[in-house]
Amino acid sequence: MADREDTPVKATATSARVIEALLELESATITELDDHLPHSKSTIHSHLETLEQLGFVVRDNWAYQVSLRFLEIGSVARNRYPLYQPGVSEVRQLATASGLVASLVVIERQRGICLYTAMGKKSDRSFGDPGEILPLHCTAPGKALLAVMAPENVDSIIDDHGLREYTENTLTSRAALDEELQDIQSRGIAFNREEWREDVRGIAAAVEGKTGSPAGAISVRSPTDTMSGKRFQQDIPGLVISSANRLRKALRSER
Amino acid sequence: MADREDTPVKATATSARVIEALLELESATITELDDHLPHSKSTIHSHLETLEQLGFVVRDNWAYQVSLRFLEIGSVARNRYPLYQPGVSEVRQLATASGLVASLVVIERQRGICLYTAMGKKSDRSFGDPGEILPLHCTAPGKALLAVMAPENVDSIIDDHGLREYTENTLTSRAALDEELQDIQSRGIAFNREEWREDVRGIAAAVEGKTGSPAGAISVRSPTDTMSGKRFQQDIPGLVISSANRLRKALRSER
DNA sequence: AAGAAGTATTCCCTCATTCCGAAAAACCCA
DNA sequence: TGGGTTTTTCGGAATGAGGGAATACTTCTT
Repeated sequence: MADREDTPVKATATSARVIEALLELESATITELDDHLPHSKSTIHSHLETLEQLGFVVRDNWAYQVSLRFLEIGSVARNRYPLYQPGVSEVRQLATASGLVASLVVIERQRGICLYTAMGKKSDRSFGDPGEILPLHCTAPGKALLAVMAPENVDSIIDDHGLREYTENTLTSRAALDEELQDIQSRGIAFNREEWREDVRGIAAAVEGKTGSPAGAISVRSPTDTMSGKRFQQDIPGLVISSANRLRKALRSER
Repeated sequence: MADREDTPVKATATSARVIEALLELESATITELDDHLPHSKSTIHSHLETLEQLGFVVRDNWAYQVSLRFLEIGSVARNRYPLYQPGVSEVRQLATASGLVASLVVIERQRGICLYTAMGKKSDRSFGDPGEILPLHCTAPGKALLAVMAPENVDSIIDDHGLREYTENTLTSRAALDEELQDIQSRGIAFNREEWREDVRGIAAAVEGKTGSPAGAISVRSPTDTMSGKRFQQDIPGLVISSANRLRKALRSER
């Protein structure tokens, strides 16, 4: 976003900029896009027509929008993850057992990305849509993933993204984070105490891939009142850990 | 696929071709892509580098793949549909009540596209991933959608896509399809009797949008042995119809 | 340890193409 | 029907996309 891209193929970058603008505006006409983009109307028109022919954009009269083709391709990208198939049933089971919202999170392009979310009985409406991006330093699955990564990779992620403060509980110093990661590493489980959003706590455990880099993390999350005391310290962590163990086993047997 | 596109912006079309090749190959190196595409290695290299910088492609050493960014964008595209949020809870409920696989399907770019799928107790492993494309003329949700569309739109869809024969039960004549659509229209429910896949039956009902064009369809699907007799004729259709009714009501109240 | 084989990346040159501005066409509202 | 708004088309000029060959890099082999 901040970086001025220097891509070899400029026209593709322009098309991408158009798509990005469509995402921000949800739905837009050419003139609206003209205000948000450093290009002439005729240029925008060309790119929109191209993207429409290619199936990435749909138009309803004069309202252009991104198409569900992204969902289709995204689905393929998701199915590539060996963790996905076994992870889904595990997450579902975890959601049922805990009654909370359970998610499967992986790391890609230095970001935590939610692959799947299941909701238990008492979970409120959804957060954590597939594809949603989670910060790594202040969420349970994010920290769980960082804890099993090679230190130099953690370094470059923190260097690139910093430690943005979302709430007063967010760990914003590298030292504090490192200490916490140590703790997570030795205990095999990560906690989030309203470090990202007020009144949301989370618990997560990472599952290692074969390469040494993490394959993903399994997590639950809920408002603070349902996540405190023994439940937060022992019961739910127990469920998460055994889920992660089953997932590890499933991954091993599969390959 | 069949039509040779003549897009105003050629470079974007080239990038799209690269992405499509990556989808087919799951994961590919530049040389592999070179075999599948009518471009030089240096061109492919440029496009991959561009797409990587833009976040649409990730590379692991020399293996390039499409990224989860598509999932992220697809999620936005999906949330745009007013049907989606209320549809999800309805589909879930339907899956639980019927014990079968239930889906929410919309029409976009003349295609049926699955927005969401929930599985009941006795449903086998998944089909109907979000983003998956369904043929319109030989699936329950597809026919339900066609039945509530303006006839001229049905015409152009059939003209463009034909009536491909998937099984011996597929309706391949326009007359037979029209008759069936009439029936669906009057009964408010659509059936699929192994017209797409062997041993898969489906039942669906469409939900109208405000514009006269359909908003989407809600459907269940299962192997033939669990979908026959009174269950297929009455019980399940009843569940589907009342689900659709609740969904209509939810849509109206929302807007 | 060094060469061989395969791969990615860079370089340069040329022609096609992107992009803009302006003009034309389509559309919407009275 | 006509003015204001928006989209679409058009032509020309600068640029950048694309191919081919040379180079750098990895990995495998011997």
